[in-house]
Amino acid sequence: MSDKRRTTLKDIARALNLSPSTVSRALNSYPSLSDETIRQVKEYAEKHNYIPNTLAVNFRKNRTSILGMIVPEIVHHFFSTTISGAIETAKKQGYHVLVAQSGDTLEGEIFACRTMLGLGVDGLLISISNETVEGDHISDFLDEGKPVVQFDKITDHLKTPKVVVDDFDGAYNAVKHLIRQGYRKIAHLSGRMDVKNAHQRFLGYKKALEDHGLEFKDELVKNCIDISEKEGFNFTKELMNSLNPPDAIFCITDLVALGSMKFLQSSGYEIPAQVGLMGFSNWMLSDYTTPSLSSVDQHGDLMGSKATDILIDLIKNQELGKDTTVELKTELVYRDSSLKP
Amino acid sequence: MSDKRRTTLKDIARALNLSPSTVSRALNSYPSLSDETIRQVKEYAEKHNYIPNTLAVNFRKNRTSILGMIVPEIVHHFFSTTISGAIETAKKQGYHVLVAQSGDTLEGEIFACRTMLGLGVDGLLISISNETVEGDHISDFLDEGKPVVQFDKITDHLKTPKVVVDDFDGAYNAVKHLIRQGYRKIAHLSGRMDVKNAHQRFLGYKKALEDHGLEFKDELVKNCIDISEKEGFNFTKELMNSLNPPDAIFCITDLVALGSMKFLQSSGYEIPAQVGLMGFSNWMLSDYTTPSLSSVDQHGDLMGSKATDILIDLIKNQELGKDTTVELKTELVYRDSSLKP
DNA sequence: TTGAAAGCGATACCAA
DNA sequence: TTGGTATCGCTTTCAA
Repeated sequence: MSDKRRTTLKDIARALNLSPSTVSRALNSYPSLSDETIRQVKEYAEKHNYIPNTLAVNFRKNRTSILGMIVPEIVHHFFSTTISGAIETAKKQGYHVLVAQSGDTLEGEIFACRTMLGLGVDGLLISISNETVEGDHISDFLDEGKPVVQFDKITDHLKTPKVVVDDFDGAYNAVKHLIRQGYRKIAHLSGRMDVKNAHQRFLGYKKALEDHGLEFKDELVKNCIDISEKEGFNFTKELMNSLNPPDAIFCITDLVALGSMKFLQSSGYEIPAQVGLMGFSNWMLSDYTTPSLSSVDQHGDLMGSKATDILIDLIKNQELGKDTTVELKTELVYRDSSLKP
Repeated sequence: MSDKRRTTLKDIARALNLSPSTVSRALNSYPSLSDETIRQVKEYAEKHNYIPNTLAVNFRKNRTSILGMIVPEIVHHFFSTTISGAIETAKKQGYHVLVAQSGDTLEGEIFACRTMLGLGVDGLLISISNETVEGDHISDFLDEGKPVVQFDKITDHLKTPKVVVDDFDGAYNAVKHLIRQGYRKIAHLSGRMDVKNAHQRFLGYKKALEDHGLEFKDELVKNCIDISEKEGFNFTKELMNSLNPPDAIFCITDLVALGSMKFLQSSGYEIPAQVGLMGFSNWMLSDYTTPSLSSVDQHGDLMGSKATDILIDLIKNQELGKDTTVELKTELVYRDSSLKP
């Protein structure tokens, strides 16, 4: 193993006959220094390929420039998008992002919080697991003076800034779009009503119907438990085989919509002619199905980016932040599955 | 902001009338210490909620327990899978993974390497960008005694351990499968021949034909430049409209296969009855197309996991590793698009 | 405008 | 078995 010692600040000081403090200040461009000194030091540093020892700086300043980020699952189009957004935004401000996944379990989330706190991250970005309720493990960050920003899947138990998508609005617009296309009996494959996003989407669906003079019918709503393709398939089957089948289905997720699509196609229904279909999330694959699936884009990159901006601001100002919520607008993506001929 | 100072090692020493060194040793359970001292120290530490300052430890030991990981794009099913695999494996050994994306550009890769080196990662996992050739920025890690493990997209210019998928074998099996299904004129939508993975897949395709007594024909091979859906569409059009159209197409990637599928369907060809189709990568969406797309799974999680294991071993043994290559086997995933009725 | 020196918290060497 | 102390590299008062 090669082991040439890196050039240190002291080396430069010795070589230039300056004190370490002066060199430090020069490298950080302190205004009080003479331009000549600064130039000289920087030139020498450059020439000798000086790389500051971040470990020492961090230690001294008691910070790491690392943001912790915890998501339920990394291998998930939406979350990988938020991660990408966070990383890029952090990069611009000289921060790094350390990612962990909770596996959507409380246990995994607690473990991730522990190790991140131990590592000394400067702040936390988190989208909580399905099992998280109180979130004491998250409060630990706040207790240590480290800000936390929640995004997408959030809990109101924690008084932190939050960034979410306006699910209500997104659902409302999706359903409004279906109505405008001429669909009249619109069903909703929903999620668990105790999950905030799902509930909001349900409310948006309901409101859109009411605002457009369509009757809300309980039997046209089915609640998925694990938001799976299979559930989409089965509930759609149930709906279509009922006495009063819908002419359009708004699904809580693209995956559910895919299940729905599979049932409809396997039973000979034509999409969008006979049945309109809308998903939510705008997964990559919605563009590649046949017919392509209309959906609601959640702008994950923007969400990750926004949450990161807020977090870095708090860190820089040494604040913990208020219990505020930023709601990002969704974007309707019209594709074939909802465009009635 | 709460700002109670954390208990430090010195605090404990003072309180128990011991030297800092003894306390340090006690907390790390040095065998030379008396059990009594150890018990006493640990008890006090526990009671006063002592948390070692990781920053100080890292600084002193000159390590971070952080692995750098650079991939072309995070928002990509395969890479997010490798990331997930790396993170989970690192976790088991007490390491963290810091992810960056190069955006498939040399510039982005160099920047990522710089910041990671600056941060003081203990080692690097990298899947190089399309633009990377020499990779001096990667050698910088080796020069500092930090091991590097390449995975998936690799360069032989760098003498490091590598983990890749056996592309040749994967392609060979895919084509063999098509032949066994009864297809006889098998085309290949390939990639750039100067990209290793693409070249290997091409060779595997060719060999499979030869081994099964089928003639290799140049005009049945098309080279995609940016591996896009569009190229899949256009080249398939070209092939099918030629004098001697194929009865099956093996695509370098699922995305290309999707383009292919779209053209075939839009032109009324039946898959798999008239034309068989195979992708490569086993993207999430291959399961959701109609017909579902046969593909070759690259086991990204395993690749990330394996590369991480190798890297951590090297770090622990303070070695840089040899120029070896681990080839992981792919797995054929048979779906509808290649099962000739 | 620059220097001297203390110190961040933990570790490890040399003594005792 | 334990203590004393230098040290890691850098930043930051306080003084000059």
